Amino acid sequence: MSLTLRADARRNLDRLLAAAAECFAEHGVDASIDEIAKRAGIGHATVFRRFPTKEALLTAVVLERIRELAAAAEAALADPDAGQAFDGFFRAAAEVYARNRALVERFDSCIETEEVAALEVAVGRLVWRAQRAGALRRDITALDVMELVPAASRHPDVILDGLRARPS
Amino acid sequence: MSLTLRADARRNLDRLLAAAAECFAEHGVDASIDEIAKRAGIGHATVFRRFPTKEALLTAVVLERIRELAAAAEAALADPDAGQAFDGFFRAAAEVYARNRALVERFDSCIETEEVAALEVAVGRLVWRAQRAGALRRDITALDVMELVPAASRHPDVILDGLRARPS
DNA sequence: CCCTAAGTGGACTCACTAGTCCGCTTACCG
DNA sequence: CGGTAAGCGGACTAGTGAGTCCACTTAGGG
Repeated sequence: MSLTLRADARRNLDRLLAAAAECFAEHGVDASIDEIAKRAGIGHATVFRRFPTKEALLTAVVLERIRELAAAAEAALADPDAGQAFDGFFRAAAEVYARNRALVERFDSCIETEEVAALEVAVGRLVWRAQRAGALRRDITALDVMELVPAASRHPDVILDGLRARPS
Repeated sequence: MSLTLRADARRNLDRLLAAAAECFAEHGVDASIDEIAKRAGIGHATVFRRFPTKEALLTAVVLERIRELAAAAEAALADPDAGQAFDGFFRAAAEVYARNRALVERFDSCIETEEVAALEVAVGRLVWRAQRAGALRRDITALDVMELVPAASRHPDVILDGLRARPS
């Protein structure tokens, strides 16, 4: 047994993941395995050799998107302006959600994963910094922010205004 | 031929609509006709005698919810405080959305109906009054409000704050 | 270059769902 | 009451989608 895939298998796996990401983003969890396999240019049985169920493939794709969100949060932390850092991440995350139906539909089922834990740590830091800088209301947690992101794809300005610290 | 249903048929239709409302609210558009018929205590062929397709039944149920929203908006107009009237409607509408998956999923496909037109007129009036009273930002339309309602089921306070007129 | 284990995909099964059909039941009019 | 049309629902069809199987192909080590 080897831990590395044969070259053709590796190529097919890459294509599969790319096709699955597209299909799930576009059609949500209802995207069919047949459609994904077709788009990847492979037979549908090949999908089940890599992932035991459709659910497993879906989870893999969604976790990949969550890792992307976490990376965006980490990147935002580099911005010295805490308010801008938060806003930038929030808008970027809203875009990712807007382009990924399956992410919206399945984020909740990933809550117990390392990936979401890492995301929450990074967002928590963004939130804390922005609050200290007076750019974000205090009665808000990282979890609240993540729940508001999908809503923000339509009217981010309104929601960001709602999140800013009250003039008090 | 008569325009009134036989007593048993009338009763079954009422049960059907009630069961469909529950199932679509709970499971969204994926609720099956079999499940609905079972909950209504009728055979599934009876469903198709009243509604030609599942889509037609779904639309009937969603329009009913939209009429409810319009009624809530009309009721809110009775409140002399324009800001309170708007807030009250907004929160009530968010609750209706939170309890009805199919409404979220199918509101868009009803946009060309009289029901939605009536809803927009009523919400338009709420918005206009609240803006004149300085309780709502000016760069917002009734349509924007309706797009924000489903988002507001989670954190209505944040979104209402975002909607209030800037202190400027 | 050849042997073989890893990899492949077409053809299956099985479960489920929308929609149809038709012989039986029942409300209700006269 | 009794006849009948309106109403009923079980059994059927057709289509789809997840997941399995197995005879065939091929990468790549020796």
